[in-house]
Amino acid sequence: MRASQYFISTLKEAPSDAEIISHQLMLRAGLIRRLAGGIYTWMPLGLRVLRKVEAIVREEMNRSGAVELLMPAVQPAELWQESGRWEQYGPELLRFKDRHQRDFVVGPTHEEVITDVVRREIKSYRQLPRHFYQIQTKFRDEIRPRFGVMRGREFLMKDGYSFHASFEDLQREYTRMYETYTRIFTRLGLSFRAVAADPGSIGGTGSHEFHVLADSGEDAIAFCPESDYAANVELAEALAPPGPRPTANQPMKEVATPGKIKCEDVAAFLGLGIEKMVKAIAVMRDSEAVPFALLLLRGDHDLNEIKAEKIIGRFRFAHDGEIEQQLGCRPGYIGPVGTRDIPVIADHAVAAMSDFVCGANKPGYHLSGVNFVRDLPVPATVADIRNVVTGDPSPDGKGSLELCRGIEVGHIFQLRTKYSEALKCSFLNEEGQPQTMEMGCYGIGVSRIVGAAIEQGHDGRGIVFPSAIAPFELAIVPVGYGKSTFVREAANRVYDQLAAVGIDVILDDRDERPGVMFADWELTGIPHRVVIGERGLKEGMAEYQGRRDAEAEKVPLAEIAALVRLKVCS
RNA sequence: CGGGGCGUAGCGCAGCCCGGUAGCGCGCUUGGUUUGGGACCAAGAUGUCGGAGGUUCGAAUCCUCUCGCCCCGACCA
Repeated sequence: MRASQYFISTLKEAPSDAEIISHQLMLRAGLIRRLAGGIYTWMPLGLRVLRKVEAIVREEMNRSGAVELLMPAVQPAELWQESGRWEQYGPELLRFKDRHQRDFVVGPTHEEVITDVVRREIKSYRQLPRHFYQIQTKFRDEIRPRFGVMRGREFLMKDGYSFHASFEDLQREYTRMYETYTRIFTRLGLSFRAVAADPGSIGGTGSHEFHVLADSGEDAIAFCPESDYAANVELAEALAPPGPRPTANQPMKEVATPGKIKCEDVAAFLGLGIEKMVKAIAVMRDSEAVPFALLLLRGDHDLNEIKAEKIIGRFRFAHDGEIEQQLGCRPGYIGPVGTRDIPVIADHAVAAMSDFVCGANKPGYHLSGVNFVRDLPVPATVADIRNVVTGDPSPDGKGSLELCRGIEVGHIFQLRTKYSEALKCSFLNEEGQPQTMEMGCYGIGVSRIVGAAIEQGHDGRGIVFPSAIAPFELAIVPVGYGKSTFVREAANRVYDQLAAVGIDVILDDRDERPGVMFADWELTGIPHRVVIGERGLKEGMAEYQGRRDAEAEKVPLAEIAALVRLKVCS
């Protein structure tokens, strides 16, 4: 490729609405351009990256025996009504009517469609197992699209669905996909981690997420350095503290804590550690006749809403008015003492506390030296409702947990029969009896990977792409291409040599100053660069520099092609 | 959807308080000089000041309403 015939459109300054580094760099490097909130055009250079990611995903999926197809982006509402998700999915599902007033959706995922395909096509256990996948544009009307391509509304996704005659066979395929995904992300050149995950709204039993490790990631991951335990914090279990509750040493007394609302402030004001505080969170439960309830957490712990939902069902946080009506007190000073029949759900850590501090249900006052049994009943429900924190014991009993952040780029689920049952997707087993198929589902966020790779690979000069997905592997930068025949001929020769052996090379034959060319190829993250100028040519030399290298190295012109081949392949 | 902020040239911004000819840097065009790290000089072009209404002799500026975007809280690849 010659740069003069290609389209390079870089920006010196990033648009001010780009918040994270990958978004800024993608805009500056001319990889994407925004059309509407969460909707982007993939510019030529960006498309090359996207296609490379796609190709690796496709290759590995095929290698693992999955079969590619392409399903419609637009789907009739009937299928969604049949699975029940027409009601469940909410406003994230983009719905519209056609000219006949029939309801349709723009597919955010394709469980319904693939299950429909399979129930029509597959009748016998002899035709199973089967794994179909597609790489397709999806649409989810995200509440708050942000971070460019990382949380867009329109995005490119690989989604695969497997169908099995037995759960054992589903587990076999699940393991195979786990390995396939590991291979894919390794080939992409990303630093990643597979973690146990919450199956969430898609439903089913087992589930793993694949996260690209990056500080800007939206997910928190708990992992144990001493073992291979790793889980999304949403799921990671906080073990109950061992041993009996310490005995009460202090009398309960009311202390004035004017203006101290947050646990940290109260702790500091009283000169106590924050782990002696108990915070009460007032919630309204959807399912209960008496919706109001209090959740108790240790001061230094955070509520895990997913865990809490599993214990008490769907809920929302109570409004200030509701809290005041129930407890006669503003939030900030609420607590579990003297609340009579208000249901109290305590985290394990709270149940193990003694001589603690909590709100007095009286504005401006807290209670100290509070103890269960003596001052308030032991909560009826004690459960794991908090996020794990650094230093918590690992649930597998081997050492303690650490936390890091990740960008979810892949997710595999054992769906079991959630959709096959709803859509009556069955087959005849060996006994000739109808049986519901077991299903697995496997997603990879293709477009998100591009953003994630940049989050992980960048420096002051721009993007540092892994070789496997860089828009070009090599940029040849001739200094004086238009002026010097020597330079032009040498550059053309090197270009021809490398292009002939299949290296993805761009020759910068634009009439630009060297600084502009250097800056462009650094910004766009091209991993290898060869500079050919009259100065070096006089000594028969060219220059090679890797994107991560601090300095260029001089290489005899005759050897440059061989060196580049070596570098590109390593 | 709730809370906060911002919409002025392709991009980054000033001007708004205190109404009176719409500006700066980058980019773009033309010419010249340059040519190993985002050049310099000269001459240019580019704006429904997000939109609609109102107040006013006069609105980018004040008022009302709208739309869009960004940030903070409930979703997911």
